This record gives sequence, C-alpha cells and structure tokens, in this order.
Amino acid sequence: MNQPTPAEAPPERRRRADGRRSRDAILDNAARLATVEGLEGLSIGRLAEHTGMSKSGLYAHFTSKQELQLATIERAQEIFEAEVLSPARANADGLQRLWALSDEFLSHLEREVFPGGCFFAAVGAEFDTHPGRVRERISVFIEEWVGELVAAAAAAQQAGELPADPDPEQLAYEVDALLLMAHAAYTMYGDPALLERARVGLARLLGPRPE
Amino acid sequence: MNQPTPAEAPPERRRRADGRRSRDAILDNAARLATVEGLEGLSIGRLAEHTGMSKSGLYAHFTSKQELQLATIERAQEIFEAEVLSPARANADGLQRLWALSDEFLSHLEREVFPGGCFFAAVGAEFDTHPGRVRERISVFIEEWVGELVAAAAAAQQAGELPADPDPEQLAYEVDALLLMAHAAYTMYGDPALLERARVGLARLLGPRPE
DNA sequence: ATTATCTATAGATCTATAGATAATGC
DNA sequence: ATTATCTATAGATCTATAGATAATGC
Repeated sequence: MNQPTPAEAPPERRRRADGRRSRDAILDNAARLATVEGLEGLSIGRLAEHTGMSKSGLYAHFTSKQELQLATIERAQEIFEAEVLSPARANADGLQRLWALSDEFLSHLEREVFPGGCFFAAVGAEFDTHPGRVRERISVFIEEWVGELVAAAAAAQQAGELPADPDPEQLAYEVDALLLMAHAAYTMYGDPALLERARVGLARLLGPRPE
Repeated sequence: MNQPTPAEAPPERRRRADGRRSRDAILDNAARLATVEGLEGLSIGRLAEHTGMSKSGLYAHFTSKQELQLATIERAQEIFEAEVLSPARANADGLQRLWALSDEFLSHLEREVFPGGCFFAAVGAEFDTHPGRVRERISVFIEEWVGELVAAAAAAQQAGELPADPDPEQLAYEVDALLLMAHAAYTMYGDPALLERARVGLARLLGPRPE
C-alpha cells in the first residue's frame, strides 16, 4: 500500500555459497514435488525430509510458505525455459518455431522433466480458483507462453506458411488445447500413444513439419 | 482380500428421511466445493461449516474421509449426468450427438454448474499422480466420457456425416482437447470468449452444427 | 561478524472416535 | 429400538518462531 517502488524486485540477499547450494536443492525438489503433491499440498515437513534438512533449516531460506511457493514457481520457470522455450527459440520464427514449441513441449512431457507433467498446467489447475500472488504469477507465465505461440503463428501466416483464416490467437488456442490434453492424458494414463495423438492433431492443424 | 463378493456394492444402509436429506446437502456442497478447494484440500471442518453442521455430525455419515471423497465423486457424476450427458443423449446418435455433447459441456461451464469448472477435469488434475480408489473412480468416469465421444464420432462416420480419415478415437481426442482447454482457460480467466474459441475449433473439426 | 542450520516448541488445523441426547418410525 | 446429531477430546500434522551452535568469509 505504502511501498515506494511496488513493482521492483527485492534487493538480492547476500548469501554464502553453501546456503545458495542448499536453497537451489530445496527449490529443485520443490518444483518437481509440486507437480505431484500440488503447490499447497507440498508441506514444509515433507519437502525438508525430501531434501535431507530439518524443517526449520529449510524454513530459514524463506520467510513464509507463500514465499517458498513463489520461489518454486520461479525455479520451475527457469527449468521450463531451459528445457522447452530455449531449444524451441533456436528455430526460425514462423511455422518452424511453432512446431518446435509444440515438439519441445511434448518432449519435456515424455522425458518427464517434472514427474507430474507440465508444471504450469498442474499448478494452474490447482490455483485457478485461489486468487492471490501465487495465482497471479502462474497466470502471467501462461499468458507469456500463449503469447509465444501466437507470435510464432502470426509470423507463419505473414510468411505465407499458413493460411490467414483462423487468426493467430485462435490457432494458438487450438495448438495449446492439444498440448494441454497431452499433458492431462499422459499424466493420468502414462501411455505415450496419448502424446502421439497430439502430434497427429497438430499435423492436421499446421500441416507436416517444415524441412 | 478375503471378501466373498469384492465387486459388489455394499448393502444400502437404512436411513431416516432427515438423514438422507442432510447427506444429500453435504454431498451437494462437497461436489461444488471440491472444484474450488480440491477433493483433498476440502476439509471436514470447512465442509461442515459450509453445510451448517458440526464436524462430527457430518462425520457420522461417512466412515472416513476417503469414503466422503468417493461419495462426492458419485454425486458429481449424477450432476454431470443430469446437466450434460442426459440432455445430449436426447439427440440422434452421430454428428448431432457429438455436437450436443460438446455444446452441453460448454454450456455447463458457462452456467457454472460447478464453481471450479468441470468437476472431473479439476479433480482429475489433482489425483492423476495419487494412485488409489479415488483416482480409479475418476479415471473410469473419464474413460466413460471419452467412450461416449468416440461412439458418437464412430456413428457420425458410419452415417457419412464425417470423413472416415481421422479414426473416431483421434477425433474424440481432439474434440476433448478443445473442451478441456475451454475448462482450463475459462476457469482461470473467466472470459466467455475463451469458450467461444472452443466452439470455433469444433466447427473446424466437425463442420457446422447439423439441422 | 554474518550466514546456515539445528533443537525445541507454540499454536492452529485436521481426521477420527467415544459417549450422550434428541428425533423418528416400526 | 434405531437413527441423527452434538459436545468433548485424542493424537497427528502443519506453519512458524525463538534461541543456540557451527561454519564461512571479509
């Protein structure tokens, strides 16, 4: 309410090297565990046990459970960036990138980067009905992801690689629908054929992969 | 392990009229609350408060929290049956029914039959990584729902209303993907335009509604 | 001197049960 | 007589904090 610079990041806390390492270890565990237990269901005690620390030792790294949740989302974002977005962005903008975003997403499901499928689909489903800072960050990230799909679709249309008819937002929606379904079905049933069905659907939407 | 008829339903407990009424009230509340708080996050205390009962008064209707969860799923199934499946089945098998299943599903989202969107999408996302009886029942219901879509798609193809090319399972997958996306997007952002996008996608998959 | 981590513990909440009272229906 | 519901309470788990000890790095 009365903070001078509300949208600014907090100053980097000075940390010792060992502290930084164990904080990273905590958040790596937290990001993966959250896709299984949920971001709320993940308790400090269980996370501490998983990391091999005492509850209060873990607690010392975060001021509250919500701060832990926010830091976990940030870490998940970095993982998604490294495993999906970054390799996809190595492809030329347009149809090629749109296919790459889809393929890298499906690949990260298949490689089980997170044990509970797509982190943001999982925690998004958990927090969609829980307003607050956590939900806010999740929804912003989802908007960025959709924006990435829309931009690639628009570029593909401008390059004449795709018909102009369904506008880029609509095309991104339909692509994302197949990816979300792949997440949900594969996480529930574990059958890779359910990932393949998404690829078949994508080919009907986008045509065969370029090159 | 040693039960004589393991697949048989338990004998109907004798209940007084007022007991049946309050059990129904509990489960109506539980089914709606579970789409907001989750089937695990929904606590006995909060549910009791919501229903206007004491915790132990509520407890007396169920032998354990898991039994409450299973009864809640059963009640949600009845609601989904009444609000989506039953009206859709009033339509002729084939393309008409496939469209009706989709439209009734989207309508139940829009009418907010459950405050957290589709009950089975919500609790499915919660329990996909939690093996046990609860997950089992949810996944069986989802399979039945998909079966309904597949059957209607197959009938539509046999009647020549749809091309035979994407097999009925693939078609059902793509239809269901759009419906799942509608649930996720509308629950997160609340914008009816996100439901309309699913309808546009369906029209590209199935052609315009018959009649 | 500061940071990282621990033991101990407070206080809230959660599932579950025991035992009692009030209402219903053969 | 049985069913419905309540008060009271046990015991587990959860978030969070106080205060102490060990390790690190200017």
